[in-house]
Formats: sequence, C-alpha cells, structure tokens
Amino acid sequence: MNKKHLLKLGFGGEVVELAHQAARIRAQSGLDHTEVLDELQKVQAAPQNYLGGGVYAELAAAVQAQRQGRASAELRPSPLPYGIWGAELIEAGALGQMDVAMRLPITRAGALMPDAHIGYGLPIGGVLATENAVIPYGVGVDIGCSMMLSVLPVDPQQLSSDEARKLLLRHTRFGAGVGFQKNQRLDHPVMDERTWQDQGLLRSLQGKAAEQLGTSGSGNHFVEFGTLKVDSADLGLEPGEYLAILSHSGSRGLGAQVAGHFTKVAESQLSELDPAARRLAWLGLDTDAGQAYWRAMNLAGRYALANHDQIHARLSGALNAEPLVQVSNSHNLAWKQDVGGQERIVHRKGATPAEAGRLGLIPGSMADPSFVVRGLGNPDALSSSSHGAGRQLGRKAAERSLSRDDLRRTLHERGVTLIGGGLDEAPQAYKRIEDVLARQRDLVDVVAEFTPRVVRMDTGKQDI
DNA sequence: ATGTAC
Repeated sequence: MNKKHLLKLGFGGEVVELAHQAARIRAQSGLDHTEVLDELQKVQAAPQNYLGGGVYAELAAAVQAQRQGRASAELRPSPLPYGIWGAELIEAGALGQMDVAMRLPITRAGALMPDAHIGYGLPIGGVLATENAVIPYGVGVDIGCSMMLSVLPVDPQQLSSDEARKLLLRHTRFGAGVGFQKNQRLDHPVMDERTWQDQGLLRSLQGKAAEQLGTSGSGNHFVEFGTLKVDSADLGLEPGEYLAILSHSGSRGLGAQVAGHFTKVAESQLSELDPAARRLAWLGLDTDAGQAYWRAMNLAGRYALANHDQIHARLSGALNAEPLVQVSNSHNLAWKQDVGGQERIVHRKGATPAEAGRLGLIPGSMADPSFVVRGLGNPDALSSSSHGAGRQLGRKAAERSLSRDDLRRTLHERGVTLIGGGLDEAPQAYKRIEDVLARQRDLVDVVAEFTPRVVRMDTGKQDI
C-alpha cells in the first residue's frame, strides 16, 4: 500500500496520511491489499457511516471536514450586487477584481469608490463586508495607512516656504528602512501596549517598530505644510486661513510584515480556493490565526496613527504652536460594523470611513488641494468614501509618459515647493480630485479645503 | 508599501 493508491482513491491533501495509517492497521490485522482498498473506498464514498468509532473514524471525520471546507471555499457563480460611485472613472480591471470579491462565499455586501484602481486581491477603493472572516489582502499591505491634519494657531503668511522646507528636512524621515536613532526617539504609549507580547511575530517586530515610529516611508506618503481655508465656522474654528500640517503615512515595516505573514497563512489554509480569488484568501474570526491577525492588524492601525502623532508633534513643537484641532482617519483597515442589522467585518482598502457626522481627510496630490470632509453615512456605500483622487496612470506609465519639466512648471505655477517626490507621484498621474469629489456628493460633505505649499515625499536625500 | 529573500 503506498500513497499513490490512496491518491487514486481520492484521498487528497492532509487526509492521505490518515488513510495510510488506517490501511497499515488493517493490513496488520490480516487483510490483503485489495480488501483494504475496498474498505477505504467505502469510507471515501460514505464517511458519515464511519464517524461513530473504529479504525476509520478519524479518517472519515477528516474527509468530511475537507469536503465542507471545499464547499465553503467555492465562489458564487455571479457577484452579489454592489454600488459603484463614478463608474466612468474606474478602469475595467478594478471592476473585475471587485466582481471576484463579491463572489466569495463569506461576502455579504460591498461598494466601490470613485478613486478605485487595481490592487492585490481587493482593488484599492474597494469596500467589502464579510461574515465572521477577515481578508488580509482586503486590508492591504500597509495596514492602518492613514491621514492626519493639524490646524495651527498661526497665520500661513508667517511661515516662509524656506523655513517650512527646513523644518520638514529636519523633523521628518522618509524612505524604506529609515528610523530614528535611540537618542532621537520620542515616547508613545502605543509602544507600551501588551499586545506586542501577544504573539511571537509581534515580539520580533517591536524593536524595529520602536525605531521607525514617527517616520513616513515611501511611495505616495507625504508630509506637507499648507493653508487650510475655513469658509464658515466649523471644526471649532472661526472662518479664516490657518497654517496646517497634513500627513499621509502607514505602519511601516510592522504592517508590511504582519500583512505578509497572515496572507501566507490564509492562502495556505485555503489552498482549494479558486485561483481567481487566491489573493482574497480569508481567516475565520473564530480561528486562532484569525484572532491573531485581528489583534495584530489593530495594533498596526494604532501604530500608524501614533506615527502621525509624532510627525505632527515634532513639527508643531518646532514651531512652538499647540494645534487648535486635529483630524485623522485610517483608510486601510477592517472594522466590525453593523450592516443592515447584522455585525459584519467591513474592509476598507483605500476608502475613508464616512459614518454620519464623522470627519475624514481626502488628499488630492502633491500640487492639488486636499479636503476635510464630513460623512453622510450612506448605507449603500457602507458609510465610506474615496481615500484620495486615485491613480490614473500606474507608476511605470507615469514615469514613461510624463515629463520632469512639466512637473517643475506645474509646481512653480501653483507655488508648491517639493522635497523629494518623483514623476510617479506627479499630479497628472492622478485623477482630478474635483471629479472624484463630484461623484460622491451623497457620501460626504466638504468642510474645508487645504492647499499645499511645501511638500516632502520619499527620495528627498537632503536630511539635515 | 516594505526592504529581504521561493
């Protein structure tokens, strides 16, 4: 009796070993090869008859569990219906990815925001409500990626662009792998949380996380000084123009490692999942792995917000100005949320929470305005809105087709000083933020407009 | 988005 025979009978995956064990025991008690195969075939045909006990009980239970798992991993033949905002702004590939997500057996509802574009698994701009399960790639690699705004009691004219540039160079850190030396670090309660001791993975990442707290990473992350224009009294502010700090940052190495680890776990646990949905492999929230991811994801979310806290504290501290008001929101995370009277896991991967009355931040680009918005709690969008303008050109396409001179001219015309940055982040690589906002008037109201003046992004090598 | 190794 070897494994080839067992595979031929249809025992696949992890049950082969159990079938092999049972066959060995039967052979030892005197049955010949064909008799054993005959018995195994009967177990395979009707495992329910063998669950009561005996040499085949364990095998029968495993066969049944495997079948149930397989059935539950099967995709629906067609996607559940979902709302799309600004469909004419969204590339076909992103719609196709959302269609696959809406066919998952765990999916209960979803929506696509007007800044949507292709991502791994769930598209960026995708909102997905599932039942009792979380999808690591439904949250994304940069867990807890978020926005924060600090409004300062300072007249924007009081800070020159040159001074703002110096402050950004001195107090912010950009680029893969960057961190602060021990004697330059600030304390933050997030580093004292017990959650770090919760699992080996988090314990191993704590040191690096402490080093990277208060840094900004790369890609589309930025820190900028600009002018916040408040037209009518709101946010606890009188109408007027204020100096403000706006940042886009994530959970750095911590979130990336957590995402990578649990994506692998999910994919290996759901190996029978349709290849079209492989990157949407999920973890049951009632499993150990699902719980471990949930705790690690939320820690990475709090860590990302702590990053912003420190970025803003360093800059406002250097200006000796206490912020009048701060607004922040995560746009890559999963939340427990009531959807139609049921508790669901709502994944927002590049989507801003927009419950009725909740403040949020929707950035434009390095040279376009960003907006403070207030959610309208639209249930069809699962109380969400876009998380930005959304890419119009992929990174490589932008680098190929856009010109550096055009970018310089645009920045000059708009009075924006840029530190670092690249063509892949040029305003022309993004959809027009005004178009995107126009498509979601039933999701958010605009509260105030922020105009960028001095922007720092990655590849700025002139750290002081 | 991250910064190392299916």
